Amino acid sequence: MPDNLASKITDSELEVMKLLWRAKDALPVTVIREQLQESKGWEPATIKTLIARLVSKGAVRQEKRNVFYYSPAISEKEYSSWATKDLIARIYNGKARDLIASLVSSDGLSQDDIAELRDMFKVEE
Amino acid sequence: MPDNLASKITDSELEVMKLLWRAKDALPVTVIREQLQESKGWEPATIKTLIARLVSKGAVRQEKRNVFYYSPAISEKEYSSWATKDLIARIYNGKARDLIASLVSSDGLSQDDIAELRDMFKVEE
DNA sequence: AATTTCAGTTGACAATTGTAGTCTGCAATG
DNA sequence: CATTGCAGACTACAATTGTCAACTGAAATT
Repeated sequence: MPDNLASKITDSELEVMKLLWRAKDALPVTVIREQLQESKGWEPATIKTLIARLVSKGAVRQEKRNVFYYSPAISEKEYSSWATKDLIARIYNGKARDLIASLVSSDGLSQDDIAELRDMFKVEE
Repeated sequence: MPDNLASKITDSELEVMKLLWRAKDALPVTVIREQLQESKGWEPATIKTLIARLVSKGAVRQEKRNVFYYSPAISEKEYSSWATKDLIARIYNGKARDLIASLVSSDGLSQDDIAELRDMFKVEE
């Protein structure tokens, strides 16, 4: 995990992070609750637990106003790039190109994706 | 997970899978034990538990001889391509190209990797 | 045949995760 | 200002995971 993180973000916690990443500003529990209750069907208690765990893991920051406002302590980019490197380390023996080769050979990429990647690597350098 | 799998392979279990994937043939516990005890420092009991869990998850097959011989029930390719797609679904909103873009922009790829990928996409199609 | 050694099975136990209830005190509202 | 609602803290509890020990019966060794 990004070394600012004590331990890894779990699947449920990730849903909270996604919401916070989408928000431009810090959010109070009220707002987080509304959205996740709606989208995930979670009880308020569940949501509060997840937030608390994220705070204690250092993945979410809280600022005290009338009530706490929560915002991500790590960015989505940081996290996803960490998660990707972690995957590569764990199952592709650290070789990023093997991941891509796997994607290519397992139909993980659409023709569109491939076209775009060809461009990407063309412009690149 | 590959739908032949009941639930996901955990980190420790993955070490066992890797060993089985490397082996061309089915292996008895003796051999598995020797290697993992050596490489991971695990007690025999731990290794036996992991194998048993993998069998019950359907990730490892056993054939009865004098003693059971174990072999992967899912291939490394199947697994890694599933894990990759799962990552893409979970953190890249299902967009494979976003994963690659993230790799590119976060120095996840060496110059060599990039050169190779350029070739890969050139020949491709 | 008696003894030793394990494979295989079962149980165990702490930490983590998914999910949720309860309690307490402040803040908004009537 | 009394009342209510909910944030925040604490507790809970089953399932999963990481590690391992104990037991049992069969195979190998003496």
